[in-house]
Amino acid sequence: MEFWRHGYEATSISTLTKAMGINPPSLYAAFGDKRKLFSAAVQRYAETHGDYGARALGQPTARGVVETMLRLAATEYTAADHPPGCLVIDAATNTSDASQDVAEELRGYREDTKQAIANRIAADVAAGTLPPTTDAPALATFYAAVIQGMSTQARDGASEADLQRVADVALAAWPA
Amino acid sequence: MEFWRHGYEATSISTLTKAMGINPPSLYAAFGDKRKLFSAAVQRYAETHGDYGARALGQPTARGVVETMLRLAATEYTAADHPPGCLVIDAATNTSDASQDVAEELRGYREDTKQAIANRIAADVAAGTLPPTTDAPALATFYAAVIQGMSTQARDGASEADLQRVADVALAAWPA
DNA sequence: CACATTCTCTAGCGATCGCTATAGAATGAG
DNA sequence: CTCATTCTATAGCGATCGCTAGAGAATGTG
Repeated sequence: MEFWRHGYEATSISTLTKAMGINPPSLYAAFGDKRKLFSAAVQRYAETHGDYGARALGQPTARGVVETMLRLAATEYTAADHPPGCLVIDAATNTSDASQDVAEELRGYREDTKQAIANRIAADVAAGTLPPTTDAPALATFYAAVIQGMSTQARDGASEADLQRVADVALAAWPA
Repeated sequence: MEFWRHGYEATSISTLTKAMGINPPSLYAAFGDKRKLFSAAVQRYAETHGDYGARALGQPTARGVVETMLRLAATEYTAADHPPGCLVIDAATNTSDASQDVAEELRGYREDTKQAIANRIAADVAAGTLPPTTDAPALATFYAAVIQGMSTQARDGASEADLQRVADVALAAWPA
């Protein structure tokens, strides 16, 4: 929650221990150091609030995958019981040179998601469900960008209805 | 450049003075403090590399405004002579409670741009150039989100061609 | 050249950072 | 109850943060 709200570097050990109700030695005994704790938090996020990408990939068509991903993101990014937006997208945006590896770790998650979308679109093109002229990487980059922009919008105060309307417009760009 | 690349809090006075080739007292004499220096940097950015929004608003139609904004952003975010992405979108994403006002300052710029887009679309609807069913705020939020997502994509390594293709897809969602 | 004034830079202020040594409390065995 | 062991918490390490006082160099004036 703290990493989610404030990001990696802006979250201090002091605020983390207070939020967890423990003392620094307990934190270090459990996680090793701040860097490893962050990776554990990201992994946990990816398996819970951030699993909408993986869940959407269960849809039978590429179009269903993308639509579901957008819908779930709109709901998730604006849920009231946690910070707005996406931890993977926003938690390591402002990093010093010393924390470049943290930014790189999140970038890996983002690229994996984008690649998964591209693969699903390419599969539907190969299966003949989508026109052969469909540019799978371009579409995947577009929808990845929309989802990332939705995260920024959520952080800036957009409601779920706002984001669902963004999803509506984005889906209008789907190849005929 | 430093604020642009690393964001507000992750940029130290030490790195700033080194980058400027001056010493701390000179910096403080010229700008007051780090907070004011950042505001000056943002204003300067808005008038130079970040003026694509204002420039696009010179287009005669809402559609022209949005297309120009997307095209200029794609070029600007990937230019080789400065950090990728947009300072206004990304330089105050990870902030501690003490720097909430910095995040708020950039949020103001973003909301102003989004509002300007919405106004231009609404004007075209009122003029009959766009269908009366057009949802101006929804379209504006969508294109604002796309531009913000393009910034993230640029930071993640996307080329200008990649971003122009994102713009192509995004423009396909424009109301018929 | 002598002196006053301005500018520049070094050194260091208090505070906080990530992290840990060590003292103290709680727990289990005999 | 006694003692050994484990766990917890406090206090503080060196480093860096944003920021500034005061020493030193440079400049302009007579």
